[in-house]
Amino acid sequence: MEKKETAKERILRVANELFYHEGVRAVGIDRIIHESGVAKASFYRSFATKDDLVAEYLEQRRLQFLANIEHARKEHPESSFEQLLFLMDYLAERMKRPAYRGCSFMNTIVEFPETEHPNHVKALASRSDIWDEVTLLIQEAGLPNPHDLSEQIRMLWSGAAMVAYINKADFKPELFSVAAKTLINSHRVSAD
Amino acid sequence: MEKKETAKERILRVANELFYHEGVRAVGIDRIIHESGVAKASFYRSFATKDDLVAEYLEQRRLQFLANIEHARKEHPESSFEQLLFLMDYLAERMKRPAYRGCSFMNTIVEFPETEHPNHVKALASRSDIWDEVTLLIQEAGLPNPHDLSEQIRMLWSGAAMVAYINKADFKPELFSVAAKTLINSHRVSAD
DNA sequence: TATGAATGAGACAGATCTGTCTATTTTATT
DNA sequence: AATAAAATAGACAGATCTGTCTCATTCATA
Repeated sequence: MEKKETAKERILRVANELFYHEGVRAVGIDRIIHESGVAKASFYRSFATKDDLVAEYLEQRRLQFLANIEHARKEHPESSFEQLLFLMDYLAERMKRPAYRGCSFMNTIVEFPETEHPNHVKALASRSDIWDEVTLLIQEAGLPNPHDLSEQIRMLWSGAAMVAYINKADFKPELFSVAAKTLINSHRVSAD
Repeated sequence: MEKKETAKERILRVANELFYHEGVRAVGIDRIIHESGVAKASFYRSFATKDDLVAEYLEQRRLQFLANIEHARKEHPESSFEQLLFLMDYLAERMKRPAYRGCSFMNTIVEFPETEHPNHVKALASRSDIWDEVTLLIQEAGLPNPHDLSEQIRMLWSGAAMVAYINKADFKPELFSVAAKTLINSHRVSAD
């Protein structure tokens, strides 16, 4: 038999959708409560504060992104270099989807600019976390100066996420993946 | 004799500082009023609403960025290609300054995600405006596929702005300018 | 069916922010 | 010096949001 979705799971699913697509500040508790069909008291039995819900939302997003990297690893189990190239193409495709609304971590950091705010802290940590994983992939691929290349790809990818969010109509995924490969190749030849 | 700064100019100067460094939503009217040493009624004689002040803040930022491009043009009056390379180096240096806090247009767009909000609309228009100017520079440099290259540089530059804001300690300006030149060069050779 | 626990609906308090308004003080001009 | 205009300080209303609390209803189990 199917396990029914608990109230907490339903809230988290609705919050994930609303926070990502409309912004954390723009979506109030009342909105989440109504759309997940739960009472206010029930909400506050699952989450002590709104920020606690935001933290769990960001954690979900972190795990979802790590799954993308895992997917790339499984797709090309023999070569870390191929995993890296696949990841670039894969991310490019994801960014052109209509529902794409940028990087939840960058968006949350900008929405909560106070550096000690728990939402800011959690988003920053999540972003560092996933980026460490990408850097690891670059290192495993045996590319020279992996940290420098990782930094350049982080810039390109962060900007692609913003453009795909802000200027959706202009975003061309192949321009991103070609640029990423150009940067990767420039490191290969410069090592000879 | 020196013309004294008017109340409106003082408000605008304070707002420019506070909005940029702490965020538009985080800085309230009361804060701006106190720090610019003006009364609330006087403020509302110069600006009908807070959003009107935000619009003028963004307009200031737009003009400041256009001045950067103008600076690059004057520095290398003979060659648009050199102007473009100079602009990349120049922006890289600006992004590493301690006071740098990212792109005010991207930040404002993320802070006001509702696409019809006046602050969102103004920031988006300003961003498009300055980017048209960069695209023009690329066209004048005679590079092939100027729109594609412009898009790639926009991604890289947008991401560099975010990294320089969010991960200031990690930001290395030369990695940005080298990456930009790598992308520019890749267009030159691919045209042969 | 009866009973106790969990949930729903929503009122309410408290905080925060924008924008208005009033009363007092300062400034400028004749 | 007198008077009119403008600026100041800050109280206040109204909106919005989070989080608490009450009370009625539903649900599960004996």
